[in-house]
Amino acid sequence: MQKYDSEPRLQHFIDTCRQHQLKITPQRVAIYRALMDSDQHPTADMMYQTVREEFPSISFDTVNRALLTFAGIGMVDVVEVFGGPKRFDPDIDDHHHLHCTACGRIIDFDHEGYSHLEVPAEIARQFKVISKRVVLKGLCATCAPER
Amino acid sequence: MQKYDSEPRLQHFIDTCRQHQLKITPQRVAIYRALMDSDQHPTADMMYQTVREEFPSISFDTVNRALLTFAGIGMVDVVEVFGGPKRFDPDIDDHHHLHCTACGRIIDFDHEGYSHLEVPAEIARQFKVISKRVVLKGLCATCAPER
DNA sequence: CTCTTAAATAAGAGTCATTCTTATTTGTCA
DNA sequence: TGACAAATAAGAATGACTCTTATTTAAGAG
Ligand SMILES: [Mn+2]
Ligand SMILES: [Mn+2]
Ligand SMILES: [Zn+2]
Ligand SMILES: [Zn+2]
Repeated sequence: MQKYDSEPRLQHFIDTCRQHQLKITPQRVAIYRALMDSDQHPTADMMYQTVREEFPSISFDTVNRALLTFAGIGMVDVVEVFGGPKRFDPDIDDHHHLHCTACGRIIDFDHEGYSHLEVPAEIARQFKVISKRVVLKGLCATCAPER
Repeated sequence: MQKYDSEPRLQHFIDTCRQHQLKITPQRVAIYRALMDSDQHPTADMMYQTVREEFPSISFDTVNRALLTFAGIGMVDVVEVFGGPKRFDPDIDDHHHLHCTACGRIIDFDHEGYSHLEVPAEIARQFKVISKRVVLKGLCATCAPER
């Protein structure tokens, strides 16, 4: 028994791959499945270690490339970390992250204010802003000297 | 003739090194001087190439380590770039950056709103937030299809 | 000034996270 | 049931640090 039924999501993933002319390979399905089931924001290498258990012949490059491909079609989000490996997020709904500098965990949170950051008019006039992001660093609940 | 008199800043740099028990080496002086004179936000390697002209025997490691040391005592800022090398900023006054995804330039701008981002109370309660930063990506004036 | 010593440096090896190259295999569609 | 573009596996290559070790040097003590 699983936390929830992941089949509809998997089906949506497959449909989206088809829409983008991407072949449905067993590797890709295994990778996407493992990401859905992942606890939180794994790195490409973590994903490689996981998927390898059920797919011993898979290569790191295939895992990494697949994750980036999924990001390219909007099926996963890439969480970039200053000075660290990319982290992958199966949750593509709008949300934000706190990066724990002690344990490396990435904690999700929602906050309207960060989702509609205004761009100062002066900047908007001179530049074409493509993305806006707030990066919070700190200590998560388990790493902070408790209360 | 220079853009402005950099001697007071250099003197302040030297005083600050002394306050932190850092030795004043000719390498460090040359590196700090070159950063003050830099056009904008060079990488460690760019700094190495520049300083090497007047100091041919200097090593990359010395340049890189010096820049990080300067950041440690608050004399320079480190601008981290997703998926790219660190950039160093001699301007430690409060300001923000737009990262041009086409040419890699980092453009400075001021904006009060980004300097006092509120942390949602729910987050502040659970986590100890250490730093907040807004990262804007886009196209700079020269890279954007003009007008 | 000269000595002493901890700090800093140069050179090169090592590491990490990709990213590329090439040969081989495989979905997909005709 | 092919044909073939796309995808994969394996391993080499790359970029940006980061570490190790031997050597040199800034700066305080005498
Ligand atoms: Mn998330
Ligand atoms: Mn700046
Ligand atoms: Zn933590
Ligand atoms: Zn540009």
